[in-house]
Amino acid sequence: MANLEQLLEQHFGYSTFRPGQKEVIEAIIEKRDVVALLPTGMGKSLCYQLPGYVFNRPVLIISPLLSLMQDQVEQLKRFGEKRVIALNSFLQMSEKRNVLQHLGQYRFIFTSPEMLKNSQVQAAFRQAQFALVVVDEAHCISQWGFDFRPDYLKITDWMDAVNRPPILALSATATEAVVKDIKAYLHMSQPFEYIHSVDRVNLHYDVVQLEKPIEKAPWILAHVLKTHGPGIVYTQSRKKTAIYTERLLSNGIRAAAYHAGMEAEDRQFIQQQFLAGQLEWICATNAFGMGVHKDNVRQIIHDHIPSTVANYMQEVGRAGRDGQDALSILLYVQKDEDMTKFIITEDIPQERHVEQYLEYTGREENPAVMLDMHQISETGFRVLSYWMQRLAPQEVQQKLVDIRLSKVSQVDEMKTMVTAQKCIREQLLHYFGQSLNEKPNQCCHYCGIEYGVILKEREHLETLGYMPSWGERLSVLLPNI
DNA sequence: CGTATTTGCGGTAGCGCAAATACGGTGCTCTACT
Repeated sequence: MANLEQLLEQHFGYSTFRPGQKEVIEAIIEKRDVVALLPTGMGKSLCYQLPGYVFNRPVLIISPLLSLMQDQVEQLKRFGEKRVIALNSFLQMSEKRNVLQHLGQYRFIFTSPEMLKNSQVQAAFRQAQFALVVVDEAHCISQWGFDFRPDYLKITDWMDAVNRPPILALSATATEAVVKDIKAYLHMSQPFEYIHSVDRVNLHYDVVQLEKPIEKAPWILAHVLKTHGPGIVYTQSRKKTAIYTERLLSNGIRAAAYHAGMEAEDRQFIQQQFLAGQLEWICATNAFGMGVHKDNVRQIIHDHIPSTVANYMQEVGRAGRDGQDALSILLYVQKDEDMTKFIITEDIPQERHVEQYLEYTGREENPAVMLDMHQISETGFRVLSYWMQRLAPQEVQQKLVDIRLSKVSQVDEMKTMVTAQKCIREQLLHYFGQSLNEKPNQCCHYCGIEYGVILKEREHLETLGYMPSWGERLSVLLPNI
């Protein structure tokens, strides 16, 4: 077997491994299942890219986003790899057929969990004998599988019959409960686990309690005007991304909105501008962030309570990847959590949906009638179908109740972290089943922090000379909200 | 569930208020229609 350091140098031009990479790669080469939790920006993808050059069978990577697949394909191509393809809905029928017929000629194949449903894909994959299957951003199994993208729970369904390839689950942030879900749904037994510390000493966590929701926008504007970015404002609705953006723009701050209702092209453009430093602030929903590799983000502002501590961790974790100080601020008004709870439970199917589903199946009608009659959302219907196909109706009722309770209690955990009057860093680590080694000087709201120590003050001339054109301001307000 | 916007009401019209209504996140794929 080739020396790993040689392969690293030869294919990627690095001379040494980062922490964790070598252990993970060795376990993969020994054909073990692996769960690897590595910090973002610490070369997670190398953990499957390098083994791709050790094996002579293809590596399959399951990725949550089309844009992420695209990025990774491009990255590999930049390293000179040509035998790489993204198998997704961007391909024409004929291209797809062609790729499936010649799977063996690729070294890296990227695809989505939904693609695995396709029977042609399944047939081709059974033939392919992958050397390794990678589940990238594996926390999605737990975060999205139960109530949003059930195909995340079915990844191993098509594999068990055949000679199941080893699986590598990759993530930056997963709690013990999430790791448990990952292992269960990927049918892993005795995987090798590499888990890094989630503590980020250069991140400083502030909480700002306000009296009324209406105070949030002026607070954010005033704060942005006296500090500096780059930064991300996370908000709860698409509409608010536009409102905040307009406020910042009209005060001379280069900002843009970002949410899932925008055209893919616009989203990509805005992300690129942010990466290139042409935008200082992004006002976004939780659609923004996955796959955004910008190392000098200095601030994250939440205008609301995120739906889970894990989401909070991921979102604040997008700051300070360069190791320099970064500030995270969460604005809180009493009862903010009610809105969060409403949003995350709204789509979960209700008791009556289970009854309706049965009714339509009983009459030998397709239960999808429910969709036509607008009695359930598309997401809700897919989730309901998943559980109805696997559990008895009574169990489905119970499952839906459990999902609801679990979602609500996760919001409560987040609220507790914000309001418990205890060190936020310690609470975060505790949530991930870890403990604190050393508390940094500037720690969190409850230990005491000063913005002036963490951030430099804004130099007024630097940005106030900039005024956006009407076109730019309109384009913020008008995109299909 | 809470907030922001629209509608409804009184009553020589216009406008101020209260009540009613609308709205709220994350992504894949396929298919039929424009």
